[in-house]
Amino acid sequence: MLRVSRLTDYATVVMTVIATHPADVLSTAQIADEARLELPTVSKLLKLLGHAGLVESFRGVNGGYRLARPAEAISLADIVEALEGPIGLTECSIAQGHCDRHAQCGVSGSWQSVSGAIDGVLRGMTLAQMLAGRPAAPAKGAANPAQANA
Amino acid sequence: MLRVSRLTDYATVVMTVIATHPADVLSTAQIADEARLELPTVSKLLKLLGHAGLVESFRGVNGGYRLARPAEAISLADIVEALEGPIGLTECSIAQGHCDRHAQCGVSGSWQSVSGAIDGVLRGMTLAQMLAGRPAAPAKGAANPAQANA
DNA sequence: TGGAAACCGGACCAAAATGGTACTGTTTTC
DNA sequence: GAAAACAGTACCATTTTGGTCCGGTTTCCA
Repeated sequence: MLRVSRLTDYATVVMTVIATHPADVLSTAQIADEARLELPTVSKLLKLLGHAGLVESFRGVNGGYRLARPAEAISLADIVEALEGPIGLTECSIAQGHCDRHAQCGVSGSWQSVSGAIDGVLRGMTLAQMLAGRPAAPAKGAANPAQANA
Repeated sequence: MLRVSRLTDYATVVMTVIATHPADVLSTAQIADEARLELPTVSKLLKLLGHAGLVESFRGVNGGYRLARPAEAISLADIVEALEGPIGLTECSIAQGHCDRHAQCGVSGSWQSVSGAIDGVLRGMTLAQMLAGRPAAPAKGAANPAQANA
């Protein structure tokens, strides 16, 4: 269904929880509690988000996590990429040359085009906007914004 | 990765093959040959595409498949939906109420918003446009929703 | 100085989705 | 009535996903 994985969905929740406490370092347990998610799952997510440079970690007693950048500077695309790798609808969209049918398939260009547009949509939605609840037009940079759903 | 399934990718290839012969009824074998895909796989795809009303089927000798509508009237969203169901990045995007965390999660609105935008992107790319952007033709149509991979 | 609080990096496993194939039936044409 | 071609369904192997656990390391503080 053209889904993002459930972990990615959870990751956005985790990020918004962290973002609502901009001044604090939150432990995994606190975050899991506020996000209503299992602790091991949240722990795994935070590791991934840390590797992607979206959160900063602090070890030891009173350690925990904090946003690495202001919420305005973190996009949904950043989060999706942290969990799922580079954004692209098809294999061709990410790396050419893998497909031996590439020469005659003819659709790769179209897929790349829409992948780019979708990347723009995701990049236009910031964590700050997600916090705000009802964001304005999410599709900046994409040529076909469409209506903001129902 | 935010991928579309490989079958969906194949389906676009199959559709473009059919679309290049607007006047003919093509057998599954012909389509498989032109698309360079396995016959059973193509057969499965065509059944799905038929159920979605994107292709018409004709049984018996000299039977086969044909586009049910002109290529201009078939969008990438139609094909994706035929293979993967309703378009929505998260479960919340498709049907509300499933998630017991819905009340406090706060991100569902954002996901719905970007899902809608992506749906628009997919709906804006028609099969006719995909045909126009074949690799043999160096002059890529400027009618695409966005420039490739920004 | 030692213990507790937290994160780190893996490994691991069960369950589900995916991709691919096969088989049998039905329809149509000649 | 035989052959061509689609229809429906069932099946299986593989991969991906989601979730959990464990031992190790770092830091704080009594």
